[in-house]
Amino acid sequence: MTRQILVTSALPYANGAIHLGHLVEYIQTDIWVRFQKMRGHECWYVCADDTHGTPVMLRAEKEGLTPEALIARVHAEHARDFAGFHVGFDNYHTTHSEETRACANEIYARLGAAGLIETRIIAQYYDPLKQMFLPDRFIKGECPKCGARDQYGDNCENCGAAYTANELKNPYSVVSGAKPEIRQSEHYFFKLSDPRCQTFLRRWTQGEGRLQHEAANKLREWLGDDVDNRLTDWDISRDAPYFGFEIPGAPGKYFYVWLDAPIGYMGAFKNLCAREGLDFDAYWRPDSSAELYHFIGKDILYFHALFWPAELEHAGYRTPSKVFAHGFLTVDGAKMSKSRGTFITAESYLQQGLDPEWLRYYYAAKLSASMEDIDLNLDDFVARVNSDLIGKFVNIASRSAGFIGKQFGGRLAACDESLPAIQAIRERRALIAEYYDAREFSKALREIMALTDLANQYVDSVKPWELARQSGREHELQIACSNALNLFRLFAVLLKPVLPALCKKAEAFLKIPPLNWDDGGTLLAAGHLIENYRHLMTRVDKKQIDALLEANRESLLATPDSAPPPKSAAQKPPATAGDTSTVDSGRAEPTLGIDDFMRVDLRIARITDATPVDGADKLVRLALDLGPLGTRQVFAGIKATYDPATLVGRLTVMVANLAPRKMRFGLSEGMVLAASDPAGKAPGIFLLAPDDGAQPGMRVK
RNA sequence: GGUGAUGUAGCUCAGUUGGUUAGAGCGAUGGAUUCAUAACCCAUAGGUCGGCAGUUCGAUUCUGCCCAUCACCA
Repeated sequence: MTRQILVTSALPYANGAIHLGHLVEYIQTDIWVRFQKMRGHECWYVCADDTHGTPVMLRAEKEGLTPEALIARVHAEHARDFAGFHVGFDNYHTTHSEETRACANEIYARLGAAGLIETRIIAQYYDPLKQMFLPDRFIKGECPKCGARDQYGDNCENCGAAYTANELKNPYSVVSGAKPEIRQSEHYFFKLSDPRCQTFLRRWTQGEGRLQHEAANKLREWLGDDVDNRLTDWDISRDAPYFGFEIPGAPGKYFYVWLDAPIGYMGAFKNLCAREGLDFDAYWRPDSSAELYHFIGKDILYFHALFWPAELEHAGYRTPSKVFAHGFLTVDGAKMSKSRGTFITAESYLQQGLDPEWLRYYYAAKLSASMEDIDLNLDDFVARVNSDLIGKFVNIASRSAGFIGKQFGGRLAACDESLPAIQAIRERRALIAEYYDAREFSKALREIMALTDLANQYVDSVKPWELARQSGREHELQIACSNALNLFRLFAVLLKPVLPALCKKAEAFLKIPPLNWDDGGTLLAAGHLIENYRHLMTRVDKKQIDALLEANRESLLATPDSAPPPKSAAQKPPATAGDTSTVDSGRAEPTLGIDDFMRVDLRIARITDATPVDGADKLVRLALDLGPLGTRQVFAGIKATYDPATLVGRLTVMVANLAPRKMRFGLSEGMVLAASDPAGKAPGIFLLAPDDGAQPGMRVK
């Protein structure tokens, strides 16, 4: 039965280049879509640039462009990069489209009619010079804890403290440098806390097969127990000036970018429907029999498994059939790093002349249905691509085609169907298809590569090069090589979702129409004519990888201005859609000098209260008196060794300037010092205590 | 600290519903071969299956604790 399937990948933000981290998702989705299409299903793959929000607005201004001009340029860049990696969208649209606007308005209106939209006045920083409200990431100031300058409004990069923008000392606007002021503004909220949303989401997120197990667990954590109501209402509006869609009936108010981003899936599809004559409603009405799948990074699960289905459900649309979340990409076991050159853009990869299908193959060889991170190990990449693609797959054609061309005018003999390798492929085809369908690409490729070994062993066993030297054995030679080329064709069928361009070349070489999955059950007829063989794929040279890293290595002295603006927790949380990698600065760990040590503010503290913490096995909540420095609350993992009651009154040592940390049970404002066996062999944990005479608040050094 | 996940050969990963000698590919070593952009074929070496304890006749597989790494804590 032909299935109707609509597939999406997360929308990349129109404010930065596509890099290897993004590509994990688009390649994963593309392989899956190509597989479904090869199976004969009606499968549509849509995506779009995510174009709205403050970062795009400000970036355009900085470049002296209109936002429309900026997003048009970025759209072209993104489309070029995706095409370069053979990501075959049926439509690559933009959220800044009339289709998306219409869908957003419709959803908003229906949610309003359902009583799920409400307004509320909130206080927010405002830039008086620029005359705009500022997201947290556009405010900088001195860290309230350690005093470090030029820290963002949400957390300190120096000491790691988390705080709200209001706590920053001497705040200033990143946009204008002006001192921001607090202003009130009316915002629109989607009432996620409404019991209808809670009830629906509890049911929906635990639906069989809807989410991966890990994801379902995570959602259960976010939703809390049945009696809890952990979901809070979602602020879906932003004030002008803002690049986005103005909210109908609310002049000066715009939809928050994260509201219209997923709606962009609908908009992109609606646009495709107009072009292809498809019935939009057949895919989106509540009782639709079509399937809807979203491929996303695990970082945006919150939006796709909570906000989005709740919106759709209560606006009278169908909800996603399944959401497929994948992990992040690391390169050589570490976060992508600009200083190491492992922050590799799609563009530079292609410009350096690397074959996009090497990466497609490598990712496929690593991808599974789980949310686990995958590692691009560069040495492994070279070894695997060369060994599997050239040494095993391409080699089958390469080592047999010459004989057919030279000695038989390109004409094949009948293939021997009883060949063990062909039998093995026939037996395994269904299993390999299951693996593709279940997104277990690594398992599929493992099976396929084991089969290519059989093919090479076959060629080795019949020794065509010896047959070629013996007159009278021409027919045997022709059969042997025809068998090998038939095997090659069958592998092309199996690998085509992963390697569309290589397989297209193989089709041209074999002079056959585009392969579909069912072609794996047939063989080329006797007398079939093929083209002369020209090599299909070259090997990766490690030097190319080195050059690629060099091209992407960014000097530490490079001005941060030239880097794309940071992903904004407030503006576009928790990360740009589809940006499924993380980046670190690559800074080396500095050695510890006396100055560094002196930054640790150790103080004598008197424990004035100690109580066990409900719900934590090891934690004790301590109230500490620091004399002139006041009192602190600290959570310490010492319950196994100390009865809280015996701690009250005694003196100990604490780190007084440790960044406060918000825990589930409250704020922990420091750390008490205690000794324990680092190997964990000797039991116990031992609080430090000063000699007699020490007073609370005394500095320890 | 809580929650979730991960930890198996030099590298990348399978696997074990608990049961005799734990697997693959790559890499290494040796051999064979020369059709194939030195690819391919055969063979060998390499692992106390993160650590400790428990359950069991038997645990890498189950349970608990610990360690390390990662993510999330709205």
